[in-house]
Amino acid sequence: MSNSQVSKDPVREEILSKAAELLGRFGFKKTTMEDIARAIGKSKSALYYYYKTKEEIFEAVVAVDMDENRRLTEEMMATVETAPEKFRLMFTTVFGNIREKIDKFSVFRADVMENPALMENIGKERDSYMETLLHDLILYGIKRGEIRAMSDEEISVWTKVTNMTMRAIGQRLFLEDNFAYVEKHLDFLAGTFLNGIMKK
Amino acid sequence: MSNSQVSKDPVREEILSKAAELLGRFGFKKTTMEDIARAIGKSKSALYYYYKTKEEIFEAVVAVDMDENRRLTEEMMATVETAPEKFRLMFTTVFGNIREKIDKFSVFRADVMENPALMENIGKERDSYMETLLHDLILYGIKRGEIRAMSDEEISVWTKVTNMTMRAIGQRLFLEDNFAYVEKHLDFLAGTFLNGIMKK
DNA sequence: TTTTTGACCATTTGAGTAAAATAGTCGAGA
DNA sequence: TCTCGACTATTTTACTCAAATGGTCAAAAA
Repeated sequence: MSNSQVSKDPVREEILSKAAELLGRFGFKKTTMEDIARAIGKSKSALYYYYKTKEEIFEAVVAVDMDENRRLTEEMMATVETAPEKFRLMFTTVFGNIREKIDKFSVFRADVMENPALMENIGKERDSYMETLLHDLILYGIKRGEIRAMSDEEISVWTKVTNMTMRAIGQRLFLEDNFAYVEKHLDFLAGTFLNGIMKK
Repeated sequence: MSNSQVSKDPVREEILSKAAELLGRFGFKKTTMEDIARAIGKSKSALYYYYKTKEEIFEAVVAVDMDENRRLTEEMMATVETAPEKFRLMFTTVFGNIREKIDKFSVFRADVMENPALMENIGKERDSYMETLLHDLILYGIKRGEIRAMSDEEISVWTKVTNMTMRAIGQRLFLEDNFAYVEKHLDFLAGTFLNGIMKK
């Protein structure tokens, strides 16, 4: 689910690979379709055979990164058994990934600032994925008797707010450097978040 | 503490009152110092006798509103005894206030978008106030034996993240209307946040 | 002393213009 | 199925000029 269908098409892969390089270097605005086309030795029009718009290429590039993060996160979560442990690992892994991606995506800051719509689709996609992950995790924990029973609506709200909080923390990690000390306490935070819904 | 010293100066009060009206109607950018000055029957230069910059006037106007919110919040918190009850009331009261202020401040959205620095001072002020409030509340709860003992650093992190989360929720309430249902569950949320640090 | 003012300055903003760049389309053809 | 060059419609850029605006200051008024 939600993989960025790069697979099995060498041209698409080449486009995405070069696009990632150029976008990463010059940002969205300063990278033209011409640039990308030239870089793979094709004409601009050819790109439009594979991708409908420039935004679509951008989103595909980011999706590759997101898939990588997801793989990593789920891989980590699979190494432990209980819901609390999984939650803690998810919490810390997600932020670990963010730290790595800060440099890579700092070029887009200006682009996103003046065109918030750029990240809208990606953001929604990410939200829905994270919420699903959290949702499933809670159900899993309830089934195992580690998390207290909650109504569907409560689960949904907790899920949304927890995701929101993680995003807020992520943004801080992204923007402010003095928030490094939050990083040291991710485990403590995951704990308090989880305690709130643990079985007594 | 942190009152906006409007008191005892009728001219400053008049400036702020008219400025609030104009700023609320036209926003920051479209309200000129001339406009404000004319509205109170003085020359533009006179404003600079009372306030150093246009931003200072803006901040003072917002500060009046913040003071009102603070008074209300602390008033509500004073009506109950225990730390958990105080926290719940703080949580719900703060968001109740936000709901009311949405219309009032929607004019500034464009201004803040293209000039984030406008809200920087105000935001920092607000953060530090909220964090102090939360900090004191935790100490109070620990003293009463309702909240489990925590290190200073843990308290500080919990405080920052809780404030961050409240701000994130507030922003959602501000921007998105479909988040109305979060409002219905504020009490549940306050509960889960608090459970995380309650004494077992 | 405290408050207010108009003249003044330095910068920013707004409207307008023309040329260049760019995203996206299309029919022809490999 | 895939690629291309020519083409179009729209944006962007660089530029100019006049008006507007935030802020200063010395002098006057209260």
